[in-house]
Amino acid sequence: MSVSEPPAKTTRTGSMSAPVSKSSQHKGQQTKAAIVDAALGLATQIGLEGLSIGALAEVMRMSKSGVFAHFGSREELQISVVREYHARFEEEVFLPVLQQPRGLPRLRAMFQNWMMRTSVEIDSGCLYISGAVEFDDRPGPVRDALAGSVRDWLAAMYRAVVQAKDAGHLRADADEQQIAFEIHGLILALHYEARFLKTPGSLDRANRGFANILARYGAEPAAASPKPVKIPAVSVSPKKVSAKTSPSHPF
Amino acid sequence: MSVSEPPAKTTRTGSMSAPVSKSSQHKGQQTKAAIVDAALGLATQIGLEGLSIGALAEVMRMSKSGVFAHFGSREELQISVVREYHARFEEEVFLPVLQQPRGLPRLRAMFQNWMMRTSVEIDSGCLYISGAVEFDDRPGPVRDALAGSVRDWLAAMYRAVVQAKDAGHLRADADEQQIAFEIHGLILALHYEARFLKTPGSLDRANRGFANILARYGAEPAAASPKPVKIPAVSVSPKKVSAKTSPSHPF
DNA sequence: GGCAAAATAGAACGATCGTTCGTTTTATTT
DNA sequence: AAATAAAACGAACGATCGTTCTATTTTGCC
Repeated sequence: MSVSEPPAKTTRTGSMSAPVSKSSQHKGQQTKAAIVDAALGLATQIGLEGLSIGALAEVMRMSKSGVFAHFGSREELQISVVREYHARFEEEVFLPVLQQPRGLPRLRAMFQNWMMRTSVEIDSGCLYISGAVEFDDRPGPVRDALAGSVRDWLAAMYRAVVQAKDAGHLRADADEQQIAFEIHGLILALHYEARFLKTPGSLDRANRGFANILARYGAEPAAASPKPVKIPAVSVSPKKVSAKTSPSHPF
Repeated sequence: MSVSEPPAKTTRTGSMSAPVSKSSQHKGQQTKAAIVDAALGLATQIGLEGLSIGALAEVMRMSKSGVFAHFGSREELQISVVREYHARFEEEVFLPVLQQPRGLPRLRAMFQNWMMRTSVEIDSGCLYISGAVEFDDRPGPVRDALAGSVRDWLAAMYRAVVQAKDAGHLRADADEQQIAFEIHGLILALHYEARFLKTPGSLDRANRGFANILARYGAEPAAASPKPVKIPAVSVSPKKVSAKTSPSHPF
């Protein structure tokens, strides 16, 4: 998100925690990368605040002080985790969508990747959501790093909306910030209902919500329903919407 | 929201921590209510997980063991806090809207109260949001109490949508669950952007999002824009929408 | 292979956590 | 006022937290 070009290669050795023989790399950085990888795994489960050096050391089969020495403070460890999450988020949800043409196709792909990343594909939680709750009134460098990363991603989303509007895929009077806000809300609701409440069908509802936004801001003059225009599709939701179940309230 | 009728009176003595002379009430329950009140204040700031008996005792100017004795375990304290939050939520956002007529007016009032409660009026966070993040992976009685309360409220919201549809205020083919989902998303996005990112104008965007949902599912046959129907209004947003500022991305 | 530097281990620190226990202070009842 | 019950205290427990310090081991380079 730092800009459209691929980012400078990070120091990570890979997604898996198994040490990768990345040739010359003063092994300290290797293990540090492995530690950050494990820490990210812990943090996405129990939160950035719940992340403890003792538990991390146990996972890594190292001594507490051995782990600690790589960061100098717990706060620095947390920041490293945030940066790592940012790098992966960029790598796994942002960069792939650049292959989609500008405009609606790319915006669709963004939403799709975001949804998957946030709630389904990975069973661990989203650091941008849990972190926001943990640090919403705790100032400090961790919060700054977190907010910076989130803003970075939301700005990319916003740009995608602007591009879609410029390409004529959205109505000329569409408010880009409003659209980005509503999309963000869909992702958050999906995360909440799927992950916490475990409400079935949440993913379909998020998809339909996205379709509703497009129906409202889409390029078609003013009518709501008819005339599917030739907007290039990315397959919003090929799977059929789950049938409505019990007549009583569904929560 | 256990049902439409006013709930049994709780044991709380009041919103303020100052002891209220509530006549005969084996003073243990008085101080317990005061403790829960203070605990709720702490929990909405630092989260249910961050709530510690030591800090709570300090606030109450009591000994740790004195506080502890009222609950028997930290978990029981957390559950008491959740129940107290539930009671207040019901009292402050649910019960007042029952004065509004069924249908759209009541739904509007619900959204309005919910917004205020969640993000603006009270500067402390929403326990239903922070709790969902803290306990989405942590099974146990606290999570159960939390999820139960949330489902209770979401079910009330859902019923309001159903009533609005039954009253003819929403299109006959409107999907009530979908509407509730999208409304929930607006609240969550508002909480996220206003409270964590401190993005200005979030409240207006949440209001406009609500208006968009109504525009899509509103009773007007199929057209999107024209003909403001005679739906009784509750003044969604009298304040003018903040003008767009810088041309660059706004995050 | 030897040597300096980097990386890790190990023990200990003060602090705080939730919890237990015995005592003492309050409140309620007889 | 005396007797009884409820409530609050204070100290201590084992555990864990982040952090500091000094050894010891391992690594990379000549």
